[in-house]
Amino acid sequence: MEAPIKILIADDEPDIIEIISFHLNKLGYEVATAKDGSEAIEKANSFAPDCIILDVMMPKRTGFEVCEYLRAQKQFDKTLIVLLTALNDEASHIKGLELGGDDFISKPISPKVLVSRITALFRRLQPTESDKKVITINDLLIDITQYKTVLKGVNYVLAKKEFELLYLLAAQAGRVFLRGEILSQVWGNDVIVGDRTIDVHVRKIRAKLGIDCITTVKGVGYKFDY
Amino acid sequence: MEAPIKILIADDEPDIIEIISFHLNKLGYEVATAKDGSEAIEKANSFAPDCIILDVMMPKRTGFEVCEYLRAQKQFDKTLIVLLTALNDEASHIKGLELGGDDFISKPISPKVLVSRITALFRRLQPTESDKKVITINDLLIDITQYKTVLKGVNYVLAKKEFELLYLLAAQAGRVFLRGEILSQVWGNDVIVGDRTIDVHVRKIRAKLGIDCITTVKGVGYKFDY
DNA sequence: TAGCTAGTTAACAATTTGATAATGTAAACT
DNA sequence: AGTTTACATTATCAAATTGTTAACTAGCTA
Repeated sequence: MEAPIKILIADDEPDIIEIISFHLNKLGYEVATAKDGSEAIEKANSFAPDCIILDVMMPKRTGFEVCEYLRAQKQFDKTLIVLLTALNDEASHIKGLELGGDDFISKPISPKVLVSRITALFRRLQPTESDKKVITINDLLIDITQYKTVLKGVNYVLAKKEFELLYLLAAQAGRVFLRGEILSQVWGNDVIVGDRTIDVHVRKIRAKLGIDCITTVKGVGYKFDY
Repeated sequence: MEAPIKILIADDEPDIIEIISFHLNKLGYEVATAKDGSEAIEKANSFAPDCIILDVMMPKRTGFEVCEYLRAQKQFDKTLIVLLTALNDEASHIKGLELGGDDFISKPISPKVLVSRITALFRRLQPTESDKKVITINDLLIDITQYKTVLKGVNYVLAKKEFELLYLLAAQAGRVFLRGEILSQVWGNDVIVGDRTIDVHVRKIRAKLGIDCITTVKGVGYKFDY
């Protein structure tokens, strides 16, 4: 996503609002708040959040009512809704899910739990890592469906192993791959090739692309870094 | 698709079944349910679903067993299989992929996530370009209703296999087709022909059209590129 | 400096594809 | 039926590309 993710928090306890928004802000989310159910609906319309955190027990309208109301509207059918309950209440849990809630978090709130649940929700919305077929990093584009490597608009032809190696590293840019991991991913588990083989392929990639996009982590392995 | 899409849900927790089927029903899917692995297999056969949602932990047979069993059968090789796993279970994730699962959703289930993942899966299944009957790329026109190939206004007569091969590649121009894919698409799964056969046809197409519209990707396959 | 790890280079091996000719096969024609 | 024709497939070999290794070099660390 390009624009910052927007989250609306609705709760009648100012302390809760403060704690949650503090943590979400720190993570780069754009946060708006509401102190009751009616305000939540207003803000939902004006702020158009990607995610709404609703306290179940709120003045004017309960979280359930807000949830049901929003879900009935087309513009909120892709919005994530997280409900906050006072205690572990199985009945509310099910009721909330039926009304279209996406997750439930029990009070007292642990900021850590809240944040990890929300990021997990967003992550799960994203298509699985494994069906990302095109990788774009700065001016480098790697497309495995076309076996195509384009840097600054110029197409570079990599051999099969070179491409697969680059693709593996770039798919999780920054992560260090051990030599063993690279071997089993690119060459397969039953193929036995010498240690230098990887080096040579890395060298060829660096030479062809003309940039140093693969960094050596001595004694460990390689990582994509560009 | 004309008929409603059919989805089978297998889970031993009635609440989960209820919530999932409620949301999928609302979206117009036709839903069947099963409460354990054995029932899942029965229903899969009688209901012939397009998509099967399997809880990994189920009585009688686990989701993994059901997945493996169904995948081994020809009639289910195009059926989408979604596995429900406990949160953050990386090992199950990998195991499931090896057994032929198409996607994973972690519990607790979020209706929003579930629905968007399933629709994303179906969207991926839809052939976008590939069911166009007439393909036009620059000054090349390929019409499968007439088995006709026109380049710069001139009609070229390709043999059946030549045409079908060209059509396959051009329908998804740019994408690399593995030799195996080409064989199963053009020749069918039960026909066994040698490796060189494809090359020869490619050569004939190149020779007849006089342009190099098919690019070799060594060690991988061929792609249309013009 | 010894010992380790990675980079470089070039040679060699293995694989893959291209080209051509020959063979098989099935329909169309005489 | 025999012949012709067109297409599909296979076989074979040549050519090109790609993958791997070995040997050597450079750099770092203890």
